[in-house]
Amino acid sequence: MSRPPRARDKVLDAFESILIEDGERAATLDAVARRAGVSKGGLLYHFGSRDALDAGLVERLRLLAADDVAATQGAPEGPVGYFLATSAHVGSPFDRTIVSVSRLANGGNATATAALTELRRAWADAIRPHVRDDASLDLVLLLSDGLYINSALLNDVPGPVPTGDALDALIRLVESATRT
Amino acid sequence: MSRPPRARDKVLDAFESILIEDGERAATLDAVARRAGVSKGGLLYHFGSRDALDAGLVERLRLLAADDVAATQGAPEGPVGYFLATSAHVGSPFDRTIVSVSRLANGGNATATAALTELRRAWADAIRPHVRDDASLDLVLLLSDGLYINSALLNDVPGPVPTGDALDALIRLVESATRT
DNA sequence: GTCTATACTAAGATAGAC
DNA sequence: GTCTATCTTAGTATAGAC
Repeated sequence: MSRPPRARDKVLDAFESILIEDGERAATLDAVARRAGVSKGGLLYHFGSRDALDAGLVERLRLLAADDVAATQGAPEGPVGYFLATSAHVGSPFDRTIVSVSRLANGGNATATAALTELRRAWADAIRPHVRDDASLDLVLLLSDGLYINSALLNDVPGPVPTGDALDALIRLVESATRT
Repeated sequence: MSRPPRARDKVLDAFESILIEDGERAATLDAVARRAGVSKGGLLYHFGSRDALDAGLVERLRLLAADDVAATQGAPEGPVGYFLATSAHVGSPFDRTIVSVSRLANGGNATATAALTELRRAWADAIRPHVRDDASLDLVLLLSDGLYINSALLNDVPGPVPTGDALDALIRLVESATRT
């Protein structure tokens, strides 16, 4: 039950913000420290190197992923609808962590890629029993990725990402096409 | 009909490769020049700055996009199937340009984001007449994004991206769910 | 646990030779 | 049109004070 050091989390929050808003290139130790309100030396006490900072963020993803998969499995409205709705509703702490770790994966970080692969596998296992066949499973997972990339990965701008009624209509369409 | 300078294109090809394989952070002028087989000075003759290099790549996207949209509209097997099949079949020069410009967009480059937005709009216009309603259009576009992100954006590793028969099954599923 | 100061390396950019 | 210096600034990392 050790209370995790506050400063460490503030640094990871700042790191996420910069990765999401400005990309890996802008996420320097200097910029992260400034955004977190600590000095570079202070940051380097908690994360001894750039690699350690990356690893700390991936570790955060692993922790949050376990909770989310459990929530998807237990969703009263059914895993498929819950999964798609939360994919489009970007902005939760977990979503921010996923997107920022995706940026690290884009930069060639192997453990970031591995953590995202594992998360995807867990989601697939949670959804599989609730859809008709493999094509339906692919459809749901890929659609979720599509919602993500538009809501978050491409900096919010491009996508006519469906929201509200349009999103509901899309979810109904997919549910009726894939239901077991 | 001025023949475009060979070296310029070699530089853009190298820039794309590094963006796709190693991310924006690794795509330094030095690394791009080395990969292209020219010196830093040589590169800077063609692209006078880092920003000019970015702009050159976005310009390449704009040129290739016009051709692709025309091909999608004229596809004998129908725009929806053609569009999804080419989304999954990553590796063409056009695909490489899209992915590498996406990396620039992730890094906060506004003209990269604008070019991708415009491409998406053109695709939507090409697909719209061939699907039943707005939800169906969203489904096709988002699914394409999902195929992309898995085939390319996340470094190839994570995705159980459907190929071959599985991809065909997915396309049939979507076509039957969305056909006008 | 957090800071300042400093060392070292790499990135972007310029000048001028060929 | 392409190269080899060279300059400047920014990024990573260390040492040591508080």
